[in-house]
Amino acid sequence: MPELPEVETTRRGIEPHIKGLRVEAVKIRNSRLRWPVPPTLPDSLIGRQILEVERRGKYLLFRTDGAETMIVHLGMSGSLSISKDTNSTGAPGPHDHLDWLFPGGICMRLRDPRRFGAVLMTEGDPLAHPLLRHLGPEPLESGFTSDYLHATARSRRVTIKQLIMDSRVVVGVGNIYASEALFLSGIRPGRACHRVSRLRCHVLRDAIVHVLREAIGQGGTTLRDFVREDGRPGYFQQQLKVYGRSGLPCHNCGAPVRQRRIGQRSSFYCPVCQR
DNA sequence: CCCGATTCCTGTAGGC
DNA sequence: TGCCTACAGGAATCGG
Repeated sequence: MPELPEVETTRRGIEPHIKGLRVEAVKIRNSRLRWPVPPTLPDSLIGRQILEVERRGKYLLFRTDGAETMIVHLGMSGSLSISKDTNSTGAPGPHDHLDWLFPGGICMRLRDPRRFGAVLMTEGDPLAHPLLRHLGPEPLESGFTSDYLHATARSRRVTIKQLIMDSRVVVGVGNIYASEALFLSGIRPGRACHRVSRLRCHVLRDAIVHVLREAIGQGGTTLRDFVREDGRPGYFQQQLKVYGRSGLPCHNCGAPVRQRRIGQRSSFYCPVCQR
């Protein structure tokens, strides 16, 4: 389930391999992702140079030397891989939907079993694209302050977990890191967000930043599908305190971790440490 | 605008 | 062993 740390790990893994290279070919084996892959994608990309791979929230932005930018979203089971020559590029599996080919046999491949991902092209400022224009601040940049989080929390009527998973409030926090950050903050996921105090919003902001930074440092979390560009998994799953630990003892107090559905998503918390 | 429910998809796990 | 169902979830979209 790629959240910000997994997408950032992917960005860091991919960029050095393709930066400055020109796209030689694009193979679309299956265009049926979250939205159809535009049939014009190869025409838009072939001959273009990849200048930069950037990230905005959970979106990867491939800047080119043309007017268009490629947007890639990994959905919940997507991963990008790089192989360095034609020999090492294995035969595509049933979920390997797209290949981008570069000089010297370098191949970037999108695998996405559940096909919730997306590959799109946009002209001009990619941040103005309808999918990106309403995104909230980056959690690891200066706009994500505790005052901002507190003000936002006071103006809304959802649970605190739903709030921090709302990409209009802050980007990149999915189900795993929301559960983890709330545990680190001692806040119950089901608490009404407008009832979370200024102080606790401050603690929560710091916890979100901390857990995302730590996870990036570990190459992200691999529970099922996520792998890095070279096929290695992330290691942050070993640090998870509550996510997926229903019934197991809390690392702080030993009480059994509880699982409950909040807003159509399973949430994990310690009934003793989180209030 | 805000919010809850529904929707897309497929691999996996659990029950019988 | 095999069949069936529930579940996993990012986030757009719809209906109230």
